[in-house]
Amino acid sequence: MFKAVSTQVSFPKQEEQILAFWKENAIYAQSLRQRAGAPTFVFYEGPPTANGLPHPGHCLTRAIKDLFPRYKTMRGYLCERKAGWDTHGLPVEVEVCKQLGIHSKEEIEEYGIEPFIQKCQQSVWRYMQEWERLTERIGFWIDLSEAYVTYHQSYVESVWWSLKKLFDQGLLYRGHKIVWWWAQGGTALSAGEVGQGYREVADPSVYVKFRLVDDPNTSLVVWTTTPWTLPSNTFAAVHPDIDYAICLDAESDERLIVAASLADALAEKAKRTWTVERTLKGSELVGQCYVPPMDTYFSKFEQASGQLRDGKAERLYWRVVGADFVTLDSGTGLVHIAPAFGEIDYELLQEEQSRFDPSGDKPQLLCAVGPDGKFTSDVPDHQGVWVKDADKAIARQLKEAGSLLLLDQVLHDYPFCWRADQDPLIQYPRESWFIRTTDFRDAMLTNNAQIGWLPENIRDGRFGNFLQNNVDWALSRERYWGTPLPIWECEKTGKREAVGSYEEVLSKPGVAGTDRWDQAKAANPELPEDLKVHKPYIDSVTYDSPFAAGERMRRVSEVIDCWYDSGAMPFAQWGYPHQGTDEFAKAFPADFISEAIDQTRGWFYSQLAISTMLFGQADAEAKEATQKSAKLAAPKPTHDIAPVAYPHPFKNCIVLGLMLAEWYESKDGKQRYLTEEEARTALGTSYISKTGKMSKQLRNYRSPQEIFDNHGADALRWYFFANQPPWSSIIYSERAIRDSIPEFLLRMWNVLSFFTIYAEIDGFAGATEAPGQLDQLGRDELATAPSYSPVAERAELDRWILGELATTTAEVIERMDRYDSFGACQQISALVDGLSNWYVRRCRDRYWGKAKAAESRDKSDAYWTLYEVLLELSKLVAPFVPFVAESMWQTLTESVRERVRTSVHLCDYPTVASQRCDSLLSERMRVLREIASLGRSARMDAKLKVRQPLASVEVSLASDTHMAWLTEHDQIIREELNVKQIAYNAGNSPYIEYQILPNFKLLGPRVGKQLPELKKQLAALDGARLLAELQSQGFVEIELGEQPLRLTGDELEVRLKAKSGWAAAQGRECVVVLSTDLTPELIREGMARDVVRLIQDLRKQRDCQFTDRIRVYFEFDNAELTLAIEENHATIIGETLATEILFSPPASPIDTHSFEISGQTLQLGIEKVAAVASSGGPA
RNA sequence: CGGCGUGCAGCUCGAUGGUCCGAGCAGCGUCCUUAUAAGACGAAGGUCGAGGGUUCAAUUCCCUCCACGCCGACCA
Repeated sequence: MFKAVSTQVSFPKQEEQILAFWKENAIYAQSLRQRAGAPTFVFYEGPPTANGLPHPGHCLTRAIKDLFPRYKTMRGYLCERKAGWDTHGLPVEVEVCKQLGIHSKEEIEEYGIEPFIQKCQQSVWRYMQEWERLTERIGFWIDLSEAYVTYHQSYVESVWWSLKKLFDQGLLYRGHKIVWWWAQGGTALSAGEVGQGYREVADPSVYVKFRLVDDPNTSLVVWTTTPWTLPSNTFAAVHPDIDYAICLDAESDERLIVAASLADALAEKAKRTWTVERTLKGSELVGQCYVPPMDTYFSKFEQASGQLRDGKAERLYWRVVGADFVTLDSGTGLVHIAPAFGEIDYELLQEEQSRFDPSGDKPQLLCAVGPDGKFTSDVPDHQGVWVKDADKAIARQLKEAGSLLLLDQVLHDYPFCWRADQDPLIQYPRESWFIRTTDFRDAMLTNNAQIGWLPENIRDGRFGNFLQNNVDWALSRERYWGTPLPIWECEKTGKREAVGSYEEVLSKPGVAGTDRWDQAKAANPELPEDLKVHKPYIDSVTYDSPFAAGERMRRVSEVIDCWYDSGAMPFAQWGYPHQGTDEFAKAFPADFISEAIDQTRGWFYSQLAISTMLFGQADAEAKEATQKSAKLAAPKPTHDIAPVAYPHPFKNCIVLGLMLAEWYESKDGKQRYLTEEEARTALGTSYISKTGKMSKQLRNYRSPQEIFDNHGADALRWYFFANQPPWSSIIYSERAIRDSIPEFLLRMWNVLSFFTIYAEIDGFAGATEAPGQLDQLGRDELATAPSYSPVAERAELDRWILGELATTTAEVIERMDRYDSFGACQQISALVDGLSNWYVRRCRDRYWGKAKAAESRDKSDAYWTLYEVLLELSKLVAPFVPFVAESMWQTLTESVRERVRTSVHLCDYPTVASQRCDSLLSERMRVLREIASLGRSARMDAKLKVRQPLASVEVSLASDTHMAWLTEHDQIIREELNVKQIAYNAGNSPYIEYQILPNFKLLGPRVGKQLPELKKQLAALDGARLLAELQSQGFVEIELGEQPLRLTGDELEVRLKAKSGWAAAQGRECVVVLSTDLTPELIREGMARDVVRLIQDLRKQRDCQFTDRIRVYFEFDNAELTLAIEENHATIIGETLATEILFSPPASPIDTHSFEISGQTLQLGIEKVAAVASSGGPA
């Protein structure tokens, strides 16, 4: 028994109810419990940063993360989904600073680290709740109550364990890193922050002479826009392969060395006349010593030299060195190297250092600037001056010393602090902790090679590339809210050790300082225990040094990069190895993860790096390769963890594209609107549509909540899944989301609605007939119902749609198993289209038959078929659109609620009823649909509307393969095209021209260059004759060049073309020709159908129920029309549920309407007849 | 500057090297309709980013270039 559901459906409202239903019945928990003991499908949630509100892009991530676990669960796997939150990091600190109205580290320290990190922890919680709301609303099933949280003690201790392991293997070391440094604030800025602060400014552009030691009349010419770095000059770099010119300056009689190709331009710029005396390769300059333009360190280290690895002596500083990065794009082809103030410069220094004997002297970092951005006492002339302020004075000094060739100005982009936009940033060396990831580069590449990336190009493209260029991971941050680096340092000796847990620290001899936490906790019992492993509490904990008697071990002050936190998630989410050993063993590696492409260098990398370093590899070869490439032999690794086979930590990864915003703005860009309607209302036609990055500042996107409220989560999900492959960028367009609803969701819903409307009217019993437990109401259960007839005995259309269902199911499974959600959606869409626009459309009459379903086998079959398709469909779409799928299931199983599973999400995914797949039937139906389509097209051409019956059509087919079948099944076509008779032929029709084309694919390799000629010949020959020949003897012979060429049917393609002058339409395989002769009888029949149509319209206007009876009144004066109505009286009253037709005005005043049929005006009125006992089904 | 990706109808996309560049949406016209916010049919809309090459045949493969996007580097 079914209750009709309306076509007027509010998906958002329905979704809210379903959310409540899921919650009340703990469906998600049940879906997991059901799979206890089943093979697992491991999913990792990449922890969203709980800082800031979720935006539409996050909806996509959450949707796709939901899709595959749901699918796999239905497919029989146990897929636990543990939520997680990334809670540490600078953005959180900034957010809190904003709240407190402070900026710098000094201010934070003034405020107090203790209350500061407490605020950080609270801030994170506030956003988490917003995220949880979004997560639930979009239908993302994940266990939020057991979420891992990166600031939790157990998590922090897992991270500590891993860092200790790396430290003990010598993989964690302290070194310099050149960072973008905000000197006034005393902090480094992340790349993202630096990117925000670029601004075009004018800086000095100086060309400086470096005199050669051997020949003081000859100078290298270098260029710089940062004169303040010159006091720290260490080297001059040239490209070994570039040509350099030694130029004689006519005026000063000195020699200058610049890149040969730049000499003329430079001379002109300096307004000098240079004569090139000689050119030489950069490599010939390498090793030349020069006098730096400013004597900061020169007099001190002029003589300093060291021993190279090969035993030779080499001057430490102020040499020409070769470097590949030198270009001719700007400057002079010679580069001033100040390793303290440039990353590349620093790398060059490191390279130089590695040339020297490790035990002896080597060049050191020369840095004349303090962390405050001011010159140190190394530069007495400018001591205490902010470097950017010293540029002018330095230029003057250079000029006085005769070292300045040219002073100019240059406009370029330079980064400023995004929080204090008057403060330029400088590159500055900071001490930092590093992980020696470069030792694992090859291992990471080997591991990466086995990950299933979607799209595939990520593996060798963006991600592989990034791994190739791996540099050691700069791990530490000089901040407050983060996982503290678990390294304690001896105050006396500076020796260090790492600890792997809080307990381990407590077990150290002479431990002290834990009272700091105890006091804080006593003062504020609300403080979460987790904070005790954070700054500042952990900093107070000290213990006796094992390295020097009587000394204390104190923690280093840094916290770590929060990317390390997230990358440690595979084990840290369980607190491994301090706890959760079993859980970790079961859930490593992940089968599936997905994030947007911005995570390439983020979570994808941090996970792979940490996992590769900690859990090694099974592949011995890769290991060897890694060790070979290792720059420094690490101490023996401790093998307390069994190596894990590649790939890990994730096997498959869908890399999502970025989501773009769409908005409209005025031509001057000042006014911005989120919808076109708004823009049009405000601006008329003078607006432009824009797409681009979503931006908080521009406010160019709307909140996801609006979409949920207006269109629902399913609409959004389906739009994401079905409109493009997940890795291409998606425009978040409200209009596009709205437009995609009728195409699929609504279409499917309308089929459901259609089914329930008639099933209710007809009293179709459905599953209630079946005895006992019905479980998932699959085909086996349905088959136990007495009126369920074997599929093989049902009507062609029934077998067709069930075949399509089976084929689609197979296709969807095949695609989903390949993580091709887009392809799966296309299959589902095509099925729903066929269901709605062909199956239901062609079957409507069967549901309207007079007999009750129980009395008519055909009608009953029609119901059973549609019922079964809808049930299976609800399961098929369940992972994609979980809400509407649930509604469908509930609607379809309402009357057997107690005997089936509570939710569609507790069902198994449909299996393929392969015996129902019928590709031949499918192909035939396709041809049949094409004929129908062509027939309508031909009618259109002939201006014969479909309501006008026609005597006959002739269908010419290119081949007779399906002719017999089509002839047997022409009723569908007759109805569809409203014709009385159909004649099929394949071969000889007076209306058709035959065109024979070569099969290029087959004949290409065979005849090669002669193919165009063959095509020409075939076209010139009589197609009909060739076809006849082909049909009679199986081949045709063509004279091609010298040789006759024998061609078989496979090698030729027959095309049909309607001859002109007929009401015909041609398709690829057939031509449909209409008989346009109309007899008076046919015309009257057409009139009758017009009459039916008019009455039906009126019924609709009067809100008649499908079963209401009516009385019809006509008033007109036309004999032909009268005759038409009389002749077709039975049809008219049957179709319209009329009790009688009266040719007179109604006795009681009812509305009559004026219409026109075939140029005749008539008055028509209808009147509901007092309800008689309903006789059931519609007419 | 480098890496990666994308360029096809107004929009969103698709097309194992094969002769038909296609689908959906939007707009237009006509038709159909007692489930439909639906559907059918049609016309219009494209130098498949540009130029070379390979091939009997290129939107498809290769090269160069251009535009856009992302990521990164650099501005010494």
